[in-house]
Amino acid sequence: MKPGHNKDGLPLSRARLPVDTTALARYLIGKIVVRKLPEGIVSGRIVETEAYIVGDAAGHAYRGMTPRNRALFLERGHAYVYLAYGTSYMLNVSSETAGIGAGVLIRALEPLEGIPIMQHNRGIERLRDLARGPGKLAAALKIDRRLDGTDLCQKGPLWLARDGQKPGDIGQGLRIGISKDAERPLRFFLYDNPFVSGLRSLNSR
DNA sequence: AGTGCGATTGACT
DNA sequence: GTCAATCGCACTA
Repeated sequence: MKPGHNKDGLPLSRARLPVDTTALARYLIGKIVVRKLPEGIVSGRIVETEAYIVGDAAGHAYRGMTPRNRALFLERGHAYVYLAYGTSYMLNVSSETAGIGAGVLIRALEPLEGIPIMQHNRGIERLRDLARGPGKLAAALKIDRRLDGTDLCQKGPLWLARDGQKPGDIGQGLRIGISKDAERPLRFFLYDNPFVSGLRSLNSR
């Protein structure tokens, strides 16, 4: 447990969450994801996000509401969890107002609490690799479709909390692993943070 | 009812 | 660096 972060783990206030998807993606950098498991509390600082905005051809809500993506249409601050490539779960935070389908993908965490639990869930030891990537962080926190639709603004199995310390410089760049609308700079990350996934070149502050 | 495809990862050359 | 695994789901018919 590092000094300076929110030991109470009080949930973020929904009223304070930016409604706009891109603004929310930036806002969530430096915040804490808290997961309550039978074995104990697991948490990590968000160091990388991606915005999937309204009208975004790369977004799952692009063609309207379906059984899979309905949580994207919830009021901002709810979890949208889906299975990618049949192998990895992805954690997103719904954005905008109820009925608007958009969200923010959480791509990487800096592990804070419950590191031994994460190491067990991931089957590896190395701190840097525990939650460096969207599928990895979901595995480390035991997140799956059962958490789809969870209110992240109240304590429960999964929620978002504030960090005591100010985040460092935030970089912005291209989203990873998409083919449509790939030219938009909708990825945000903490500069000089070793827990960020992917390449940092061709990005700007 | 059948088909194609990922907002990835880990193993391997 | 390359590449297969794996499956729920959206799309076509």
